[in-house]
Amino acid sequence: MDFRQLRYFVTLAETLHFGRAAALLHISQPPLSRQIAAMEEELGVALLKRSTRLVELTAAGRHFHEQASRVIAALDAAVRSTQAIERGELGVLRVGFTMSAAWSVLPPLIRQYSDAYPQAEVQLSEVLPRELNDALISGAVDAGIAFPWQRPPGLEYMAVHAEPLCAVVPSAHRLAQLPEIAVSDLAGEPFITFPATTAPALHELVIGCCRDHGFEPQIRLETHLQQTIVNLVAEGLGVSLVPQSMARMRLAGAEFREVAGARIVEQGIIWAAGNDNPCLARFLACARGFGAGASPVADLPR
Amino acid sequence: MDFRQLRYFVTLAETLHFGRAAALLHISQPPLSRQIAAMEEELGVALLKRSTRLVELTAAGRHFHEQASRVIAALDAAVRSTQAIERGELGVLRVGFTMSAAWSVLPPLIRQYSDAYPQAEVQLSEVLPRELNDALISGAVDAGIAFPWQRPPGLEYMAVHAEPLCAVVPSAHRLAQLPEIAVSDLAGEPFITFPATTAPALHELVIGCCRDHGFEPQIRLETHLQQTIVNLVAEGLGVSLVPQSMARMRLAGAEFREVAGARIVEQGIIWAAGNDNPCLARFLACARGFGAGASPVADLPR
DNA sequence: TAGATTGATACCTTTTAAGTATTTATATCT
DNA sequence: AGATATAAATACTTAAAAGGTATCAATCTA
Repeated sequence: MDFRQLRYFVTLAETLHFGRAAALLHISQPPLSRQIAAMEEELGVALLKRSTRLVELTAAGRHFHEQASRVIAALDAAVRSTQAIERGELGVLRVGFTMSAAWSVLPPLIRQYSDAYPQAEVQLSEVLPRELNDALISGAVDAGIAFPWQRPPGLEYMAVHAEPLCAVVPSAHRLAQLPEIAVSDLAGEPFITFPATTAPALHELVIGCCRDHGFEPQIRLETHLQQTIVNLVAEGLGVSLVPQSMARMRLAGAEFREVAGARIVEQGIIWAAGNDNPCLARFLACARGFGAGASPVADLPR
Repeated sequence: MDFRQLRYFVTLAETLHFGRAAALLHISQPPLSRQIAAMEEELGVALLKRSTRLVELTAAGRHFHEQASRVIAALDAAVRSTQAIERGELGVLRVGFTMSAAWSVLPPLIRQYSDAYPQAEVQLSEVLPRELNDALISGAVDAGIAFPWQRPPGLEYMAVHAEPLCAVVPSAHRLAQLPEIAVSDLAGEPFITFPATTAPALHELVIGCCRDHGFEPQIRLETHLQQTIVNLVAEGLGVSLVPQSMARMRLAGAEFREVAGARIVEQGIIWAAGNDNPCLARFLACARGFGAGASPVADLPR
């Protein structure tokens, strides 16, 4: 049984004329007669009732015509969808993101990609920063969106967005009354930060920023949820340095302030070099053009 | 694109080893390599990532494997169902029956056939006796179940069942009091019969039966519904001769009586000689063995 | 670095499909 | 009813494509 024979039969079933069907198939009549006869022989079923003057389908032939058409259409669809997958237009892209990315670069990045490739399914899952590398290497996710951190060999990184740290202080705090805050103003204040265990990169960044300005932060609390940091600040438990995009929270009791000379938080995409998911290549190409034009990440409210 | 190539690819995708896949396919390794390469070339898609030591599917390859398996299974199913149709095990049998058949031979005949060929769909439709021939010739139905009547050339007939006419008289009628009735007892009684226009065969049969016994029936009413005949008899409007299977009605007010020397009503199957529906052949074969053993048509109550 | 394994390539043989010419059967027209 | 034309089947030849054997190239293991 051969696809050629199916195509021949379908055409013949639709014309009910060997000569005309052969012409449509761009072959001469004898090979068509032979292929049809061979197919009937192989099936053990008479598909056509033919005289030298008239050709008509048998009941089995009508059924086989319908079925063969479906099979041919199914193969055609299979070829097209496979090609679409190769082009990265169809498929599944699994994205692991950290909480910090969810507040800044993730939403516009995913929206831009989804608009460009509406047939690609994006599966988002939150991962802890320290778990991201393993998820990428094991193939559990195709792309990670996070701060760059020590990368094992085999993982690639591309920066997508950068924003400075900003200060967040309780509204009732004396610093909230000042028009401008410097990093050094936070010296001696109780700090609420990300834990070194789950988000080492961000933890280091905040501490490094303080050291840049000549003091060691007094860490009172650590929590890996950024919203919780802001909540705790709003409760008056301390101050913090967080990515500027967190300012979108606008939580009553917490004030965000730009600080001169703050370290820059970079967000980017991490992926396994060997990952051949075509969706990933499209996603990266999409992200490469990201950030040109107006920044999609909110500025500080003024 | 060729079925052979699909089979080759599916086997290869399942073994991920050219040598072993080739062995499973009963070919040597080089043609397998070439066919797969040709298929990838035709698709324009890399389905496999191969080194000399390791073969693995790409994302597109995984998808195509799944799709190709489906296509192959679909073709296999198409072949099997087509063969089932050829054998008459699958398909549609359209049966046109007359009211008289519905009371006698139709139910057990259809049951026997349906039990033997549960995958064949039986479409039953009631037709008037005079319309049956046209329905058969036009192909609207595959088989008719009715009294034999003048058959145009091209229609075949096979008797399935025969039963005598019996008398039906009002319970209050003097004849209902007699232990036995002869056909000639009905002479002079008002008759209720089938109309000549819709059921000519039965009409003729009843009149002929009377003539056999030396009288011309006095027809008072004609109705093509047999139940209505019995109803009208029960109302005391007349007497009639009906097929014995009608006695199953057991309608209050009407008495059925066997009559000696009554004509025989034959029921049979009529079909178009050129009808090649394999279900018809099976149905006829099924009907051919019918009637052996206990008659499935009810006897007169005694 | 040697050997073994495995997929690709080169070259030849076999099989299969297509083309041309012809035959056979049947409907239509005179 | 016989001639003619039409259409499918058959016979034979040619072309294409699929398979086989031998070998190469690359890579992993020892």
